Amino acid sequence: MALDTKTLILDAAEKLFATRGFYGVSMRQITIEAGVDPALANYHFGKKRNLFDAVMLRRAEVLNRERIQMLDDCLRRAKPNPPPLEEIIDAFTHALLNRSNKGGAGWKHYFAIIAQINNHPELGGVIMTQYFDPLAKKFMKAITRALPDAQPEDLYWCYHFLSGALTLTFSGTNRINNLSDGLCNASDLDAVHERLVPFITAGFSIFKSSVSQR
Amino acid sequence: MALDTKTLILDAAEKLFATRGFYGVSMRQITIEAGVDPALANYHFGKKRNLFDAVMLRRAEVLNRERIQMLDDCLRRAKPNPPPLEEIIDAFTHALLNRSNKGGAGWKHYFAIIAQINNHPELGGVIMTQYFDPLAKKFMKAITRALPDAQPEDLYWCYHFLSGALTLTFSGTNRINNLSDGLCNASDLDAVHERLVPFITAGFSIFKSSVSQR
DNA sequence: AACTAATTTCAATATATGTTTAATCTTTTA
DNA sequence: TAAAAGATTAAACATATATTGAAATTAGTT
Repeated sequence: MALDTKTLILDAAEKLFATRGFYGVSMRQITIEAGVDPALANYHFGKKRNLFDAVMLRRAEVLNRERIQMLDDCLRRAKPNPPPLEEIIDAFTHALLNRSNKGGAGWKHYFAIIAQINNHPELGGVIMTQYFDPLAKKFMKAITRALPDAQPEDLYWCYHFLSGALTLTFSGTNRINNLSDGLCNASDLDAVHERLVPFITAGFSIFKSSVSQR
Repeated sequence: MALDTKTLILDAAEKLFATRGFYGVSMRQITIEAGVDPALANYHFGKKRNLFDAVMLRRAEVLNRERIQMLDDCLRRAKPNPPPLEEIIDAFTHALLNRSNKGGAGWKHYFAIIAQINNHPELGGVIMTQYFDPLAKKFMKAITRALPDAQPEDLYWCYHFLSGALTLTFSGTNRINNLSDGLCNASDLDAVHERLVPFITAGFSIFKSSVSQR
C-alpha cells in the first residue's frame, strides 16, 4: 500500500538520519532499512532533501500544536496577569520531554535529529527557523510579559541557552553517564526535566530587573 | 614542505568539517580546498577518520592546557577555601570564548565542529569523552567542593546544561539573530560570555543545599 | 656529490552515490 | 469489466567516493 511504504521510508529515514546525520546516510541505506525498492524513496518524496523535510515536518506539526496549547492554557489560567515564569518554561519543554520519554523509538530518533540540526551551521539557521521560530516568538512574547523590567536582549540570550541545554539532552549521546560514573542516566528524561526547568528559570530570573545582580 | 601541506590539509579539513560535518565532506573536497593532490591526505593522515582525529587533537591540546591553567590559578587564589562558583564557571568557559573570539577563522571552525560532535549520538559520546572528560572531571571536582551541600547528581546535570548552552553558542548558526530581530548577534561572543556565566552560575546555585528551592 | 629517505604526483582500483527511465504490477474509478 | 491512475520493480545513468600503487621529484645527510 502507498501510505504504508511512505511511513516505512519516513521511519527508516528518521532512524538513520538520527544516528548518522543528513550527509551520513544514503538513499539506498534508507530504502534497505525500510525493506523497500531504492527507487521508491525518490518516487514518493523526490530529492533527498525533500525526504528530510518530510521527516522534520511530520512530528513538528504535532509538537507545535501541543506546545502552543500548553502555553495558551497557561496564559488563560493566569489572566489577566502574566503567568509565572516557571510555568512558561515548563510549557516550552513539557511536550518535548514527554514525547521523547513516552512516544517510542520514532520520537527519540526525531529529537536526536533536532539536536544535530540545532547545532549545524548550515542547516540550523534554516531548518530550525522554518519549523520552530513562530512558536519561539510566541514564547518569547509571553516571557517578556512575565519579566517586564528585563531587557529583551538579555532574554533572547537566555532563550538561546535554554535551546542549547534542551537539545543536548535530546542528542542521545550518553556522555553524562560516563562522566558522572553512572550517577546520571541521560535516558531518564524525568530526571532531566525535574532539574532543567528550575535551572533555566533561575537563569532567566537574574535578568528580572535591567540591572543584573551578578 | 611536509609540515606545510600537513597544516594546509588540517586547515582545509577543519573548515569543511565545520560547515558540513564529518560525513558531509569528502577527502577530495578537502584536498581541493587545500590546493593539494588528493593522495596527500591519505599519505599524511591515513583514513578519513584519522584525519578528523588529528583536526580535533590539534586544538584540544591547546585548550585543555589553558583551561586547566585557569582553574589551577583560581584554586590557588582561593586557598585554602574553595573558590567562588562563578570563578570556576568562568575558568571553564573563558578560554573557549576567548579563542573563538580572537583566535581567527580556524578556531571558529574548530568550535563549530565541537558543537556538532557534542550533539552527535554516534560521535559525541566517543570523541568528547576522549578529548574533554579528564578536564571535565577536574572541573566537577572543584564545583562539588564549592557547593559541598549539593547532591553530586544535580551538579552533573547542571554541567550537562552548561555544556549544551555553551556548544550551541559555538555552532555558528545565527538563528538567534533572526529570532531577536537583530537585537542579538551570535558572533558577538563577549555579549554571550557576559550573560552565560551568571546565567549558569544562577542555575547551579539553586542546588546549593540538597533541598532544591523550586 | 652521492645516496637515502621523505614527499608529491598521476593513474587506477573497485565501489557507492542520487536520480531517472521504462516496463510491470496493483488498485481505484467509471 | 474496461480504462485510468497509482505503485512497484529492475536496470541503467553519469558521477563521486575512499583508498592504493608505482613512478617521479624533492629534501636531508654523510
